[in-house]
Amino acid sequence: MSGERFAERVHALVARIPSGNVATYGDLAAYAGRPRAARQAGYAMHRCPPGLPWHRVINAQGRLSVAAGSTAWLTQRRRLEEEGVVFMGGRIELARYRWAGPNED
DNA sequence: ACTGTGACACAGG
DNA sequence: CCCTGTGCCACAG
Repeated sequence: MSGERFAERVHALVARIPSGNVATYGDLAAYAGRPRAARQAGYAMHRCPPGLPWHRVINAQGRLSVAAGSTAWLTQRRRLEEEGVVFMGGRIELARYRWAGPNED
């Protein structure tokens, strides 16, 4: 566990986010034991291995952190909406969909 | 070992 | 609402 790479812990956490829920980069960093490494969680997601529900990771403002209009952006938004997540003014209501963490799932 | 980087976060203005 | 500056820190080269 301790020798595990931070990015691997983040990826393992992403795999556990339930459908219909989302987690911010800061949340993932905190759940991974590094509360101030949100930026690094973003780095880890940029290099996200295939097969993970990466679309459930957004920023603290309830917005998607990929380039707006890009195919990735379209895919992320479509997948979230398919899971029941509602966008209002390009944002989602975090308080409503935020994943409570690995100890609550 | 050191440096630049970045799918972040938050406080200001 | 937008934009800017600052703190942050694991990771790649």
